[in-house]
Amino acid sequence: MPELPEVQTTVNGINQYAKGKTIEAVWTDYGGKIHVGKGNIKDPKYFKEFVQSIVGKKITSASRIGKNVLIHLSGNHTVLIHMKMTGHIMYGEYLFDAKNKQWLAKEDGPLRDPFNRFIHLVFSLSDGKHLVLSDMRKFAKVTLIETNKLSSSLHLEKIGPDPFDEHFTFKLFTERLNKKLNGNIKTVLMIPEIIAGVGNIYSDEALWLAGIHPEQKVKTIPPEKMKLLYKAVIEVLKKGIDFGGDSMSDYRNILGKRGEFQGQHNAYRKTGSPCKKKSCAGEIIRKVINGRSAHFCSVHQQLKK
DNA sequence: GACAATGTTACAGT
DNA sequence: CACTGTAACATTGT
Repeated sequence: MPELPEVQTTVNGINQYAKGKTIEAVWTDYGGKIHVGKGNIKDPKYFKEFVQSIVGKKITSASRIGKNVLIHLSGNHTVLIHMKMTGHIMYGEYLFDAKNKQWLAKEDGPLRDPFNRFIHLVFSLSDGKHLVLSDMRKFAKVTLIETNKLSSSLHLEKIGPDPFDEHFTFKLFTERLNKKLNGNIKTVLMIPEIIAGVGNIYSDEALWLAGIHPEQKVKTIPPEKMKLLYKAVIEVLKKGIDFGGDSMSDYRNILGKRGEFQGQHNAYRKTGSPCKKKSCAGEIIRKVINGRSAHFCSVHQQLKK
């Protein structure tokens, strides 16, 4: 899924609706993409072992590291789900439509949303409901890890600090960014090994707020600007969570409903719009930077020196 | 048909 | 070995 606020919204939903329930059955059409986390990611063990390990286990809680959803189960098991571009987790009553080989929401309502039809993983829960993963592009990663070995697991050992970690100070922020002194600031902000959780939407929004050009080299950003950026990153991520995530594309919350942050964008996909910064005469322009689109103001986000 | 799409990572090249 | 840029993953919407 999308970025940190969307993942946090989903984790909150799992804790609210699925916590305390037991997993009774698992269905998937991912095949070999589901693996257990003991070995190398290239050497997956398949679905059978995954199912054997988690059926009968209780969901004790959910948490998040970067954009990884962690569903903790009894018996020292944690299911790690990284939803990549188009995944989202939902909770509700579903039925398998054998004719179309598709899972469908039992009742009309938000779960019947066309964006919710690409369901590739289903956990049947003890309350008769299902926890499902919709994943249009099938990029998602699903892995089983022993809970007490989470931080040293292959999937999380290299991940950078999370902006909502208590240790995420301004000092740490600059230390991390300074590992890529010659990089474009927007690109560096989005590297998971540098900082976890910031993607294309929130990097555009944070840079707009801080007034920094996305191609500004990290080493050329003065400390006072870095401080503005540090605050901006935390502020836009918080705002994203407050608005229930960003559903400009396919993101839906655990009940299949859209978030509202897409209505708050100042830069992301605002190409051609006048800049909303107070008394700024600029216009939002789009440019591809390191292979991804960046959106920024032509006036208050100029490249310096 | 062309192009773009919220993320990550393997790989080739330097 | 370290760093960097690109392609790839699979599929849909515009």
